[in-house]
Parts: sequence; C-alpha cells; structure tokens
Amino acid sequence: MRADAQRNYDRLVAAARSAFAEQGADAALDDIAQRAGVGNATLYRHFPTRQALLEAVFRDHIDALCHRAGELTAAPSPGAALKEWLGEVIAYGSAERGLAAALGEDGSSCRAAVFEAAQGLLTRAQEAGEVRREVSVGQVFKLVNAVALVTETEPDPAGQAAGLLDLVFHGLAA
Amino acid sequence: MRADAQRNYDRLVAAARSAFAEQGADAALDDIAQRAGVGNATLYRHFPTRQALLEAVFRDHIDALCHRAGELTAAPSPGAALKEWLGEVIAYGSAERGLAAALGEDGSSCRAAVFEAAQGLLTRAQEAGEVRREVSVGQVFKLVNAVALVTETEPDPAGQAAGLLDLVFHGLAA
DNA sequence: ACCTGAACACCGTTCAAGT
DNA sequence: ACCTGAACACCGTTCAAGT
Repeated sequence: MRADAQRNYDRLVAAARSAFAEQGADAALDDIAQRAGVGNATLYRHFPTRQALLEAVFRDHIDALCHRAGELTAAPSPGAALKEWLGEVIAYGSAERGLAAALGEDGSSCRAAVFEAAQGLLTRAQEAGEVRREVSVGQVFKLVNAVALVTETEPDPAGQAAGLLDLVFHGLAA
Repeated sequence: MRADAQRNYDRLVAAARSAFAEQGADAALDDIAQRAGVGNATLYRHFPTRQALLEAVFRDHIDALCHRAGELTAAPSPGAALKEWLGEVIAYGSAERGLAAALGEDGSSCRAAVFEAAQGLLTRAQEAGEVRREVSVGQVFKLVNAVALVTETEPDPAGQAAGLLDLVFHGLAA
C-alpha cells in the first residue's frame, strides 16, 4: 500500500471513530471524509460499505473482547465467567455507540470472531450445569446485542444495560 | 374536519400501513404520499413527524393490545397471563414491521397506553410471587421491544421471537 | 495506483401559489 | 381551510479528470 493511501486509511478510521462516538453509527460519511481531510470518494475506495468502516473502527475492541474470552475460559466459575464477559461486551457497546451496529449485521467478520469466542464460554457454562442446555450462542448474542441497542440512546446506558443484563442472565440460568 | 381532509387522512394511513408492512418503518414518505394520491406536503400537514404517522397506523393494534391486557388481568395465573400478553405484543411487532419502532420512541402516546396496560399485569404477577419484585415495567418493555427489534429482520421472526421470549420470561421469574 | 471534486439520485422538509 | 408541486438542503454513490 502506498504511503499516502495508508495515511488516508488511518485518518479515515480515526475520523470515523470520533464521528461514530459523537453522532452514532449513522454519522454522515461526507462529514467523516471531511474530518479526515480526504475526498469523499476516497472513503469509498477504502471502505466500500459503512459496515466495513464500522468494522475497521471497532476491530481493536473486538480483538480485545475475543482475547478476554480466552482468558475467562480459565476462570473458576464458568457461569460467572460468561456473565462477566457479556457485561464487557455490553460495556463496549454502550461506551462506543455503533459497536452494537457493527456486531449486529449478519455478514460481519467481527460477528464471526465474537461468536466463536462466545461459544467457548457458553459451552463451558452449560457443561458445568450453570446455563440451560437449550440456549444457543445465537440467542445469547441476540439478547445481548438487543440490550446494547435498546440502552445506547437512553440516559445512563451502562446502568440500564447492567440491570437488563441481570435479568437476561437470570433467564439463561439452568 | 373537512370532507376532503378526512379522506386524505384515511388514504394516507392506509398507504402508510402497506408501505410500512412492505418496507419497514423507514419507508419513504414521498412514496407513501404518492400511493395515497396526495401531495407530499399534505402528509406533513396531517402528520408532522414520522412518529405521528406510525402511531396513527398502529393505533388500532395498540388499542387491541391494551384491551387484551384488561381481559388477561382476570386470568387465573397472573404469571402466565403476563407471558401470554408479552407474546402477543411481540407477535404484533413481528407481524407488522414498524410497530416496535412506534412503541420504542419515548414521547409516543402509544407507549404510555401500553405501559399502563402492562403495569397492571406485571404488578399482579409480582403480588402472586410469580415474577421478581425488583423488575420494572420499563425493563420488561425494553426487553420485549428489544426482542421484537432484533428478530424482525430475521427469517422466521415469530419463531425466533418466541424462543427469546422464553428466555426473557424465565429471567423475570421469581 | 491513487486521489479529487463534481455530478447524480434520493429523501425529508418548507414554501409560495392555488382553490 | 386545505391542497399542491416545486424548491431547497442533505446525504450516499459514482465517475471523469487529474497526479
């Protein structure tokens, strides 16, 4: 990749990160290009879809979450580990508006990575008899994602999300 | 209200109903006006916000849900009654895309009516010891609304929603 | 190769002009 | 009063022209 292309790429991601944080996942793309000091078409060259841009912005977070899932797989209580991890997923989601959108979309590569990480924690919690057998990762994730989506526009998103997650998790328990 | 104004109002609601059903809650307003055979500005005269139009379209459903809540208050098992009712809320939501959007918005008058109806069922279920005391109507509704939102774009929304509602309801249980 | 601004299409919103 | 189409502003997407 040419040096100027790399520079533009980085600027776009940085501009998008702050735009998404301020205005949500539907921030205007032209605005993002302008903040980055770049022509709008350049944004499209690098990121053919808004989804691609969202994924680039949140890739670090996603990676961190996946890594964290690996750590928690070794935790003593599998049920508590799952709950802890879901809480962190939501915390990221409400801290940085738009993450939920990035994860919710179907084709997303982020989604695949996070799903895989979640599967490990879920299976372990189920084998320990702490979570109901018939629950699927897809269901867990839909609920968690739903909680993040519904709370992100509310006042005190973290507090609201925590309360709802308590209920959701109680629902998962065996 | 003048006769032609009334006629236009009705046409707009009918056109909006089918447009929302086909294209979701973000159907183009110009398109709706055109289907109704009415100038686009007339739509704004009658419905200053998209929210107002959504509420007009779903008012019948909302009224039916509120009425149903009244009936279920007399049902033998308060817990089952609440679950039954939440299931019907979601069924409306996934049958007619956009209802969830109509209910999710904060200022919505629909929201107030439905909240009140839900409060009766919830309180009764709590007093019967079937639902956890610390759960609020707001929380129940956020979860149910979240389930409707997350499932409405999936294949088999009704089935998915039913599975998630099972989990959610299990989480509410005392 | 990569970048750019302009052009186009689309949609929401407002307004001056009509009846 | 109420309705209308046109005008405007905004945003996403594409393209011909530049380096």
